[in-house]
Amino acid sequence: MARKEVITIENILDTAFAMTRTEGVSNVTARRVAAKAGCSTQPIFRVYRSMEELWTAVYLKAVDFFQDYYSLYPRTGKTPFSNLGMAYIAFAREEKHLFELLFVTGVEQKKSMYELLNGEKGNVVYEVNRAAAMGCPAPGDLFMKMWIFIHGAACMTLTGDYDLSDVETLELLERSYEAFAGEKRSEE
Amino acid sequence: MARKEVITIENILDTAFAMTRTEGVSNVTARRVAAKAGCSTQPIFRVYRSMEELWTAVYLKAVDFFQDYYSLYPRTGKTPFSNLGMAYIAFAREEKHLFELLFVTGVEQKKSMYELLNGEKGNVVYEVNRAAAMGCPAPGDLFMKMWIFIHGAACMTLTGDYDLSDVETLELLERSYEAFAGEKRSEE
DNA sequence: ACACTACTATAACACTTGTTATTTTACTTG
DNA sequence: CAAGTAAAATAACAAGTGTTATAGTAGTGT
Repeated sequence: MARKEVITIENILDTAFAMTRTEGVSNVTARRVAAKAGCSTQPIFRVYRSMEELWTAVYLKAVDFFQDYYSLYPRTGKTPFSNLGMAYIAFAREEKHLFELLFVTGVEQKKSMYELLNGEKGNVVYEVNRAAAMGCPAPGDLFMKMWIFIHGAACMTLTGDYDLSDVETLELLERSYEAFAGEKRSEE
Repeated sequence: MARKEVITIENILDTAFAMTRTEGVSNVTARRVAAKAGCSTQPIFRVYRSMEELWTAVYLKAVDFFQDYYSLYPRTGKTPFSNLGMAYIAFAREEKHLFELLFVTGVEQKKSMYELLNGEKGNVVYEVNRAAAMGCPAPGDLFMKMWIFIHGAACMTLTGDYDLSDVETLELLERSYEAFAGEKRSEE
């Protein structure tokens, strides 16, 4: 009945998301996406009502991307919240622009930091329960402290003020947990 | 010999800085500064070679502003780094846009976080020495941990994920210091 | 008082943005 | 194959950006 569609909504979104990863969402403009996707700006406004709508779609894709990233991250830490922290800090290092979009750019925050972190699987709840099972008297309070710490390290990677290796980071996170949990450490 | 200048460099810079405080540096455009200062864009380009130069001047003024803010902040904390943390977190809360410019926007970072924090008076060095005098075995390491923690809390205020009161924050910082310093706390 | 000149305002240039009107293209259907 | 139609390309609009050319203005020195 008519011409066949050649530029799909996936083409547009994938292109915009890839651009966000490499150059940040602020560089995702109609003409630049079109150029990258090898078409004019018209197909964009056929599948999305406005650029705002595309940016929202990119944000939601970034949310899923982070969930997958966290799910697939290896769990080498023993103390609660250490794996959460390792994945989060690695994500900030490896995906600076996505991290910024999800956890730093506060203006049009669609989801709270806790929602993003907890995810659909209840990541945070799982860790908190684990801490409780290990005998932690105030696991919620401990999560808050650990989370502030983890978020601080992650944000510092953006500005180049944090450059510890993964091994060092894991060590740091586990010792911090112990410190917050109130265990006394021998000064070996 | 000629006409008298009516728009001074202070007028321009003060206007641009005030705008940065209230709406962020990204809204400091030539025309908007001119409108706010009650003149055309021409005086701006007489005293500054380009907008880039004005933005740099705003950044440097923000550096001084933070130094003054820190100097004038009341010192109610007893443990090392607690006053540093209180001032820093309060600054993030009260001056979101300046905090973002100085400590979050990493791209064109002129000064490192440590430089900004230590200042001309050696704020950090002072606190580290204090920790050492109090018998802390690794004051540098402790500073790093405390700083990650403090920075995390400050960054969370930007996204609305941290909303503890000053009293609660002071308590949090002092307990964190004790935890990192290795003191065992009784579970009263 | 007049001429000179530095400062300011107006207007324009070149560019980028989101968005939309118009035209061309290519496929499906009768 | 011809007609119709939806998709894509081209081009334009209106607004905003930094920056600069031009014109006007107000004060100073002779």
